[in-house]
Amino acid sequence: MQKSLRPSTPNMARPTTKDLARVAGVSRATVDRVLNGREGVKSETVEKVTAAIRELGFVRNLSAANLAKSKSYRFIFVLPRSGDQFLDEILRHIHEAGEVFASDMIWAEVQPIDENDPHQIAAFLATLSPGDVDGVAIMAPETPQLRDAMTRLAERGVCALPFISNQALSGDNLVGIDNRAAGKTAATLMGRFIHAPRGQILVIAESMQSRDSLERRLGFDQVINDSFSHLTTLPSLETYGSADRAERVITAATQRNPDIVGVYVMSSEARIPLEVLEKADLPQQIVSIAHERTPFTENALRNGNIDALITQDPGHLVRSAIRRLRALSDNLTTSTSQEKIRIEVLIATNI
Amino acid sequence: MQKSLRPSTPNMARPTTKDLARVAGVSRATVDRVLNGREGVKSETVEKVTAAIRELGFVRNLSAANLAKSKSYRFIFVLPRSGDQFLDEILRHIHEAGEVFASDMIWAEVQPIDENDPHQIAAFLATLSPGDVDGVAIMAPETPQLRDAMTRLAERGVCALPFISNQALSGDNLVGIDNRAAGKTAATLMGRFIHAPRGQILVIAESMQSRDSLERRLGFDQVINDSFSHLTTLPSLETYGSADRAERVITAATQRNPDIVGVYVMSSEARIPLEVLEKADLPQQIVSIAHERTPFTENALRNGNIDALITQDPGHLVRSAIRRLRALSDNLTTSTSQEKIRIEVLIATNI
DNA sequence: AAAATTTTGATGCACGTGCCTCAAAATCGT
DNA sequence: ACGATTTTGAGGCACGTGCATCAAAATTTT
Repeated sequence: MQKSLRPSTPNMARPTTKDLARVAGVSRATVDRVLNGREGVKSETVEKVTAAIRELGFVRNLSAANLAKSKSYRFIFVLPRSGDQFLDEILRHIHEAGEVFASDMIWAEVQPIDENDPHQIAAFLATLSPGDVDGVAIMAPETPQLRDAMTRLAERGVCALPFISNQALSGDNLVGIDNRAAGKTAATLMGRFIHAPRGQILVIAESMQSRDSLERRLGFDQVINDSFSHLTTLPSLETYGSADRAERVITAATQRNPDIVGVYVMSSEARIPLEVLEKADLPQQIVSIAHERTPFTENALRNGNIDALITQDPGHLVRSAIRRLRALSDNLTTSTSQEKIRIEVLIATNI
Repeated sequence: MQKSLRPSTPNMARPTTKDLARVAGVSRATVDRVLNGREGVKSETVEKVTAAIRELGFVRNLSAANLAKSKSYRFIFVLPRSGDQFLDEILRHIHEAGEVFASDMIWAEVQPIDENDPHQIAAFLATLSPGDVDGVAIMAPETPQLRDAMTRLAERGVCALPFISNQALSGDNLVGIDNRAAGKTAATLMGRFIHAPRGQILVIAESMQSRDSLERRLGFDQVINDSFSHLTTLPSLETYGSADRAERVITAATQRNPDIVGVYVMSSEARIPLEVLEKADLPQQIVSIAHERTPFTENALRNGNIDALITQDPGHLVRSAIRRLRALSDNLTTSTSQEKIRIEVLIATNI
């Protein structure tokens, strides 16, 4: 009984390509050809080698392989230069991850761009060629120019990944969350948190031009209409990132609608609208839900000024993008379960 | 303008120890002595080398280092053999992670133990010695015997980490969530989801012997009492993992208390109690909150039988434990931000 | 100043894989 | 049976670091 609890094999040396060659009855050169999928090996020989791989449980030693290839990766994050707090977090994590991944021969850089100038983005992407860069993660609104540029980039052999900002074209390899589901999540919490028998919900965005906001709004409205029909959602207010404009449109909306019981801030920059709302001093207690964890929103959550946050982990976003870019440029498949970005729900107790 | 957007340095080779030696004006042997903290180097020489490290931005090539050391890690997960669905998930992820980490020369194994027999656990840990094993992640209730065994293990140079199951002693290096905060999170959602003006909350656990359940209960009660005083919490019901007993105690409780408006299932195995409750056919709609994502709870969430789940990502738990064990056995510091296990909130829309 | 000690240099092998060349062997087509 | 072609073998260098040895140089102690 005690014996059965003893760890099985003490320190078995892991099989190497040499062992493979011996067991398969071929030379190391042939093993190499099979392992790296080179031409000119008879199919039965391939079989012998793969059989040996299975038999020995051979796993390629990545350290040795990387060393031999002396390959290094260079990835570029193309990000808007407008510095809201969420972007700052992303930047911080890129630099942090850069240090960690440095020992794996991975360099991550940031290229700020003007997200509203599709030509500039396209022009930048056009300058990239393999040899310079191994992969690009792009956070920018989807435009025909960008789509074209990304297609040409792929043709030239530089892999690209949409990052956070949703792009319909490249659907399932987006590194980011399903914004429609995020909107639904916000709506469900909103609906269940509001106890008033009826009322209106203020919806605030930076701009409804962006696909992200549109999808969040779509999901939000769907759930409110289907499951919380005693509540109504007001038309989206757009701040365009300006505090002045935010103040104007929000105060106008609050005066026009005395029955506001909830506020949903869709944009990743929640500070401006929420500060305006606080000054507005609404008649009743309202439930407010926002997106993304920033120093401001985190603090507001603790104070009770925000009731819930819908977030995506910036560190995970960055690391996932890097891992997936590396897998792409090595033509590997990623372990998908690890790479799914979760829609996180934060309340005061699980910050 | 276009020019400023061009990526800066094409493919700069990374500095090696040779470069360090050249720049510092010493030999590669001395660089090696400094890098690996060996004795017998004058402090000014150390300074010269560290200055060169800073100047060149040298980062040790981990692939090469690992290869040279030809070090491999062997980690053991000591887990209860009682097979609830959450444990099954953990097991699955250990095996999955095992394949991924295999290329990093890391082997992860599972040692099932009878979690209620502290002597058996202690006896097993006593068989482990460095050379056999590099690290152990232990999921078991805290007992004096276990504490002793872990201390002796550490003295022998095998590092150990409490895993999921909270152990007070080793406080901050637990791989898992803060169960008190998890209980608080459950309570906050419970309180806000319940619209009834008053009512009682059923609390079900597998056993209140375990520290985890105690802490969850503590956090839960604190928030209900402080913030939702119109609700009252009933004494914890213990199922001891038996369906029969669960049925008995739960039906007894529901008959005794007609005003139940919420159910909080604290144990990681929510299936049994929830199935019993469904049969019980309570008078009013109740809000139910449970822990851990399993095939059953996930399905119940989709069906609306569960309103929210408080979870910890099993894949993340496993990978984090492995990374931290490696860091421990290399005497490195882990990048803490990545290793914090989040208390996740799942509702039907963000599964 | 000589001896003892500490500090440094020079050099080489090892780790496991990728990649290369050249020749030998096997197989094919006629 | 011959040449042409495909397939395999043998061998070696490279990657960057860890680790070892032994001698040379610098520094301290006597």
